[in-house]
Amino acid sequence: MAVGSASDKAGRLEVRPEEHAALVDGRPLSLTVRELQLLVTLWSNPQRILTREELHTSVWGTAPRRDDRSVDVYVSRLRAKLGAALPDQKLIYTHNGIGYRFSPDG
Amino acid sequence: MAVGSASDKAGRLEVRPEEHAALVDGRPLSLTVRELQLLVTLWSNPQRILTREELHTSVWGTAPRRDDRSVDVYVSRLRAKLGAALPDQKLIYTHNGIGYRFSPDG
DNA sequence: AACACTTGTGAAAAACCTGTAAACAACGGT
DNA sequence: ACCGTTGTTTACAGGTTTTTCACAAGTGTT
Repeated sequence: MAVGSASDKAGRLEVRPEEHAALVDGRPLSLTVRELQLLVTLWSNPQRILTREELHTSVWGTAPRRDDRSVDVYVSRLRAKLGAALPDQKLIYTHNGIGYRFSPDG
Repeated sequence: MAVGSASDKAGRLEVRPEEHAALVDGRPLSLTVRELQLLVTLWSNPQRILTREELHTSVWGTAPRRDDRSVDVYVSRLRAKLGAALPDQKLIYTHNGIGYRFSPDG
């Protein structure tokens, strides 16, 4: 009955899209659906700069409307929750004028 | 697996699918068939978030119809009976937008 | 520094989801 | 047929998430 699960680590952070879960040191983060979708998208493209359009399309399924800030708002919330669990690591980098990048390392 | 020999504990709770029984401190809970099926499904996948669809398919044998709330109703009834027998333990956690998770621990 | 532009984030409103009581149906036993 | 039990569906209150907005803070250019 138990379903096999994909799992991968980025340092102490584990993301398991199939299980709708993200863990830090084995303890689950309590993320909302959107927050998790965003994390999964970023985490699936490490080291790569993703534009707001790409992120919005991946998470919301549609292109962002002009002046849409929802990606920024959710990046902010995700950073807050990741920061609470991993105070000393910076995971999401801003690329001004473009978008965001997820890097487990520098 | 031999009939009548499967048994496992989650704290003071024992679930014995083969015997159609769930016990707390050795005393059987009086669960209906549906309630027991739901408990067995959850209990068979500890720590794992099960979607409403997975739960419905496992307990009812079919995919839920749109706007079907039966899983929620039975989770509520199961919680009531488990809560009456184990007032201080939280066993079934809600994952908003996704489903439920059975965790004997946190 | 001043300016224009971009990003960060708290907070309110709107939308959506969950908990649960209650009504109703189906069934078996008496 | 009546009663008690279980299963199904509905309704509504309450809770959570998502969306949107406004302004603060940051960045880059001149």
